[in-house]
Amino acid sequence: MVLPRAAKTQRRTRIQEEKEEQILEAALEVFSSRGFRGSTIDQIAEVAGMSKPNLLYYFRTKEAMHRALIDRVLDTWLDPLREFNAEGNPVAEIRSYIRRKLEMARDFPRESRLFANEVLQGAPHIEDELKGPLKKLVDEKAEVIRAWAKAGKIAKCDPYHLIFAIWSTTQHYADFDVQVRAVLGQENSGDGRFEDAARFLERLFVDGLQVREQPSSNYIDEM
Amino acid sequence: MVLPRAAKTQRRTRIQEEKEEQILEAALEVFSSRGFRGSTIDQIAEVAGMSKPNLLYYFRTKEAMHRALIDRVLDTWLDPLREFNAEGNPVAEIRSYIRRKLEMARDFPRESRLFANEVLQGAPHIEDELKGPLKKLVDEKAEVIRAWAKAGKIAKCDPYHLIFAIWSTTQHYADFDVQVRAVLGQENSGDGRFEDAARFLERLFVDGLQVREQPSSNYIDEM
DNA sequence: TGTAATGTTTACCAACCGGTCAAATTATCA
DNA sequence: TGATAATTTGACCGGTTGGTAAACATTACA
Repeated sequence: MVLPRAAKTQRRTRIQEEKEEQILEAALEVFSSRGFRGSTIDQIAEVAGMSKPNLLYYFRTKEAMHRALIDRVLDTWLDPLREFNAEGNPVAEIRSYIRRKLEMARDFPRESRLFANEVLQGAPHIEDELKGPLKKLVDEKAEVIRAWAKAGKIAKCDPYHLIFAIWSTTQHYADFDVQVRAVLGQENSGDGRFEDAARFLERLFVDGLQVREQPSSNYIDEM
Repeated sequence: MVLPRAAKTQRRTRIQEEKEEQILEAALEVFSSRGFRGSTIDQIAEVAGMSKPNLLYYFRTKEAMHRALIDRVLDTWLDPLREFNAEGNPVAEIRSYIRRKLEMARDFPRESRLFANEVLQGAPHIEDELKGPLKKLVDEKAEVIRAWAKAGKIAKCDPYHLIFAIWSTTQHYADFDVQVRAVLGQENSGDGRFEDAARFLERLFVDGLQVREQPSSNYIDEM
């Protein structure tokens, strides 16, 4: 029998499980740091510690590897947003969303960079996911935020751009890590930078979304 | 004579000027959308409308092209931050910095993506620029912001993370354009999104940096 | 105008890339 | 144990890649 996966035998072997895991781990390492086009199967094979044909025994093409990786990672990547709870206290919800996103940037920077690479290059492989599941989830949560604003629990603001702002500020610490470290200098590049970032961002968003009795500046915006 | 540039004749020809311009424009197009490793000289040659060896007549290697491009673009890219004026009104300065950065994201998205691609992949070609000129400039401006905070003109906050937040939120609209469009849907993907973003971000940062007589929430932070 | 310098292209090369093949090795289980 | 299926690898293939060589074309300028 030469068919690799899901052929005659529907069950997956223990070896299959382990090797596919190993390969996807290596693929994450390589794809996240070089992008799809910039990565080679040989590189992934080397990181995974096996030969190229062996990789291709488990995933028939480079694209298949990439797709499996995206599918596996996308779900967990969206978890923080899913936890966003309409019933909770708005300010507390936003604050803990920021914290969760920042923790993901700290603990799973490769996953963040994987998507960043992909989106940056025009999202050729994940367009459907963006326009489908992602948009749907964001639409839902945006509606929650809009309701909070309408009820006067937070300032009136465009919920989509609020979400974008939280995404960008938090993921920045994963995606632009090299730059952040370079600017902060060696002495401030320890793990403490995530604590500093959390403090700053929570403060920024909480105060920035405070309800104002009257516009705090000469700049007025209403939805 | 076979030497392309800066050899015997110190002056640059008119043709050299034009062709190098043409090539760098094409290189920007290609590098910004596929990253360094993912781009090929042939692609750049095609966009530039000339043959591959002709490109290599003006830039001896792919790396040389990339370097010339980076050098050319980096300066203008940092202009908005340079304009940041210590003498001006703090809130107005921050607001207009946001606006300038957002205008750059709108008008020069390829430049933004060029750097994003580079930094995302570990900044293998611009590490020196990050640790040198960039860090120096940011250190300067951070000092200005710190002085403003000390004088009570804006809220006390970590100036570095403030700058990171402004960078990330504004550049997001260039770097993650595909995602932004996908989430906003076709109807909201017109140029109006930059106006919406500007309104949201100015509001967020201005209110978020307002001086508080007393902490507006149960969360306290002092530098 | 003539000629030397500059600019352009065709043909090519070695290294690399994604992927195949067949043979060899290892695991499974009756 | 032995036979069958699953796994692994070295050798290889056609296409692409960064880059070169040399001939050809064009420009600048005395």
